[in-house]
Amino acid sequence: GRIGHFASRDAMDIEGLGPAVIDQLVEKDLIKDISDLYFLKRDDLISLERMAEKSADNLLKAIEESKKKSLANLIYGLEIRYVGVHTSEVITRYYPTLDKFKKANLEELIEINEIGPKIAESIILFFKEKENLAIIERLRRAGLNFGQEEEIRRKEKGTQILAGKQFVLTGTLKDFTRAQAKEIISELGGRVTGSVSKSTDYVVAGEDPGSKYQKAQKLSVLIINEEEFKKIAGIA
DNA sequence: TGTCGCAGTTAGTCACGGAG
DNA sequence: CTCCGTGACTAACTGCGACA
Repeated sequence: GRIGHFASRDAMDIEGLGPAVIDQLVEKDLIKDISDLYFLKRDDLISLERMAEKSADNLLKAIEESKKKSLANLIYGLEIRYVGVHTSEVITRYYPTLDKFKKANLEELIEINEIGPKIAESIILFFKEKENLAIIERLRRAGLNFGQEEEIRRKEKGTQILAGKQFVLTGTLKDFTRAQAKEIISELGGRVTGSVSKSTDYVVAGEDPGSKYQKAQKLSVLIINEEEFKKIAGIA
């Protein structure tokens, strides 16, 4: 389970490493934890069911590519309880390298906005486990991106016309995927959340909206369609 | 070349942590 | 205490590649 999470799109995004492949690798004792992935041999992979040269090469390439993933992706991939995609990103804002994050103490972590005692404790616990530390060292040897001292600041592109605005997406959009819409909004300074509340500014409703649509009506939150969204975002 | 199964993708739902 | 949003889980759908 942990390996699958590590390989998932929001973490290290290793294409071709799904449940069936992982099951086989574990059963054949080729991998025990996430770090073993980086020491797999081509022949090991070819020996698996439904896996010939083409797939093996694709998988090896995907594993190799994953080494370059950002520190936030890696932290999320480690699967620390209560630390998901968003919290991982928050963490890298305060700790530009994995080694700094590893040394964080409880008081310091609680100070961070969006991290409370539960999450802080879970992080401390994670780095206390010898097994986790050993995995991290193996990942370091494999050459993964552990972050850089100087935080790379994201360039502010253009005007932040959606600064402070909160969006919720529901239904299927025609011209974007959820991820694209989310990126557009955050580049313009807005924020996308998963649930509708009083503080939501816009609910963007696409095809087949879900329960969020009803909730928005109940809370009298402004519901807009895809066209209106494009106007607000300044897309022709 | 067709079939089948795996993996990727997207979205919905809800419990629970954080904050005030 | 209440409210909000994140994290975690699930389901449905789609496309690709192995295999024969």
